[in-house]
Amino acid sequence: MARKSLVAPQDITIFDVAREADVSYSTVSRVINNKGVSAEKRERVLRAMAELGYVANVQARSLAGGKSHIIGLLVHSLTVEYFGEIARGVDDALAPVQYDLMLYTTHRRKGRESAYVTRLTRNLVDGLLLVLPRNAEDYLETLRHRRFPHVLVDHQGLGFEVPSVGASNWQGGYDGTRYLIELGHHRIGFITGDMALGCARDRLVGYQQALSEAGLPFDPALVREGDFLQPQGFLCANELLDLAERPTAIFASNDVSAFGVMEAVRNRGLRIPEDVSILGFDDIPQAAQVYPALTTVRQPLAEMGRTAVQLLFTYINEPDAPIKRIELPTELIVRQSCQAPVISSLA
Amino acid sequence: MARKSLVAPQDITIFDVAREADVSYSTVSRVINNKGVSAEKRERVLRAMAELGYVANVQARSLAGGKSHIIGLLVHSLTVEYFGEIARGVDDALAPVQYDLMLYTTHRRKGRESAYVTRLTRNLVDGLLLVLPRNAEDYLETLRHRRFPHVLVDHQGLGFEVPSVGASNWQGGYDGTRYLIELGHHRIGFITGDMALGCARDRLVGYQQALSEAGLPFDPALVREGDFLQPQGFLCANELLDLAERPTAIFASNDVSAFGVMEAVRNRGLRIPEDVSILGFDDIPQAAQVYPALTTVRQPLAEMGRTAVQLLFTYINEPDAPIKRIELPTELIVRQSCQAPVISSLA
DNA sequence: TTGAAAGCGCTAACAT
DNA sequence: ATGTTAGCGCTTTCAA
Repeated sequence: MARKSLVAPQDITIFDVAREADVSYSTVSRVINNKGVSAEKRERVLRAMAELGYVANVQARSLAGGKSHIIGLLVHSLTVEYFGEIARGVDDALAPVQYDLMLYTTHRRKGRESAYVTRLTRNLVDGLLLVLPRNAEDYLETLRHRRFPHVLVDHQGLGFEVPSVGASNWQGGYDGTRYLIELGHHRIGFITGDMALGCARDRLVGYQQALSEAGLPFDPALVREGDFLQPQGFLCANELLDLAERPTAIFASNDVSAFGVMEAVRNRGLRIPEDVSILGFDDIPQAAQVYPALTTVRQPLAEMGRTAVQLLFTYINEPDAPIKRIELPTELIVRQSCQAPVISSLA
Repeated sequence: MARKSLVAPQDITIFDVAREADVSYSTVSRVINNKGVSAEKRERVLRAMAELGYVANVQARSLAGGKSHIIGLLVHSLTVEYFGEIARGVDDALAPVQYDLMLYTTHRRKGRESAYVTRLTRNLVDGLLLVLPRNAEDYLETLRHRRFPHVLVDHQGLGFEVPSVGASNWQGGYDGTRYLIELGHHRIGFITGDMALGCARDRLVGYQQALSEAGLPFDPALVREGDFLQPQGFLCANELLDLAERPTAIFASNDVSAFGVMEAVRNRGLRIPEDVSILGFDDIPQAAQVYPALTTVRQPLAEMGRTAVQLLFTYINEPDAPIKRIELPTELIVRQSCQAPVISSLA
């Protein structure tokens, strides 16, 4: 064998532990797996493990047992704060159960997801978490057909049922808009997200619904199509501010585009929130760090990650558990970027 | 093509491939590992693999061969854009060589790193990448002693040699300051990073050196200690702007704190760059997306990730390769946040 | 409850 | 160049 262990006193296996504890090595395995072992022997084994500094070999366990104790996380980009927050939640949920996280990004090549999925599900991971996936149709069918445990995060509307975790986007759009209305705003600009995504569409509908319930007219000129990115937020805000009758508040479909709005507003010498109120969506960490701190509709991103892990585990343990979609509530986080409109500005 | 997945092509092993191709299964293994095999048999094997939709079992390869084809990435947080960029580079470098990425975050518990490292290096990963590690002393010695392949990213000054990849922080601080001086600025505010980190200290020294070479006095009042975060950038900038003789330019030690500076400047009704020039460091994606686009000293983050992977591979293949530190050049990215000072403001 | 024995799918010596 | 044969470290029958 090639593996020279000149330096490593590392290679302590269950066999060594068994010898030290004076039991058979299957007993050691049973202790590791919490199977029935007499209290006394279990004690001896545990002591031996501690003494020798035994660490299980994940690969071997996986080969023999068929479970890798690893789950895969598929995201298309890591540079978006949004993903980081979700990953944090995932990671939190995995740590206590001694599961490891395999990370896959698919931003490089469109359609790359399919290849990954095949590879991953082959033996590497016990389950797969897909965050805001694109081209999901390509492989979702395969996953489902193979009964491979998987959960989508923040995804909806595929036409068929998919195990997933998301946030109440409609409600968030509705609540945010209502808040602005209650503050006294009548002309509320809205910047959408990438309309190819269900979450973006839902937020817009929530906005429209709140307007309509309040008896406010829906003015299409007040709605601009964004893409969840800052420059587009900046651009859309400028268009909105150029309107003859400009809005007294702007609701952006995510925090990042709200930052673009903040720039646009200040760039014209207008004040936030005195002249224009700004409302975001997501509550990424930076939202609390900008000045003025951004009032926003919070999506419990980390919790979505944690919840997704939990749901995934139910499928891992129970492959035939019914498909379900969990929707976590959004919450309005009031900070400093919104206030009642100043009357004089209403002309 | 392959995968005529009427039924799960699950259990296809090299044994099946061997039978289909009518060769011994070690020949199949050789094809997989690019060992010497006659062109004709290789062809047959390849075809059989495609036909059956063979996918290697990573766990088994790892157990038998001693290599997992996985590398570990240890970061303390994912929510910082900076990490995302590095991870992107790492990922890019790993994809073509068919390596997988195991992600570990250590933000949860201080001192957690040590536990991870033991576990990881036990058999799970072939090498470890540590990004801007804290408490590195605890386990670096272990890694080195065990000759376990590892590379640190963006870390320096531990007192002993460590395999690492970083950027020319001193040079970046120097170049950025020089640029501002050449623009005509004499009073240049500087906001440091977390001074516990070598990179932050180096940037400051570069600033001081450039000042001194230009014959400009070093005024301690112009230097404020930041922490690489936006709120602190905002605060420090306010202090700087409160100075009787306020700076005409502010150099922040990273982009995120530069964003805080931008807020502070605008919040006083001052214009960027007409009244105050602002210079950042890092060039995270958002730097190009803010308004005005941030001029910054670019750290090639993704490339640092890629380079680190390459260095790591040399240690994986050659455990006794000499310890080396690679320093990648920084580069000034001129955008819109700096200009020559307006004479009148110099009084 | 416990031990013995049979693999999990693969790599790498060892032959040929 | 190719086939044969041991294991890698562990989980799981199967007996006892």
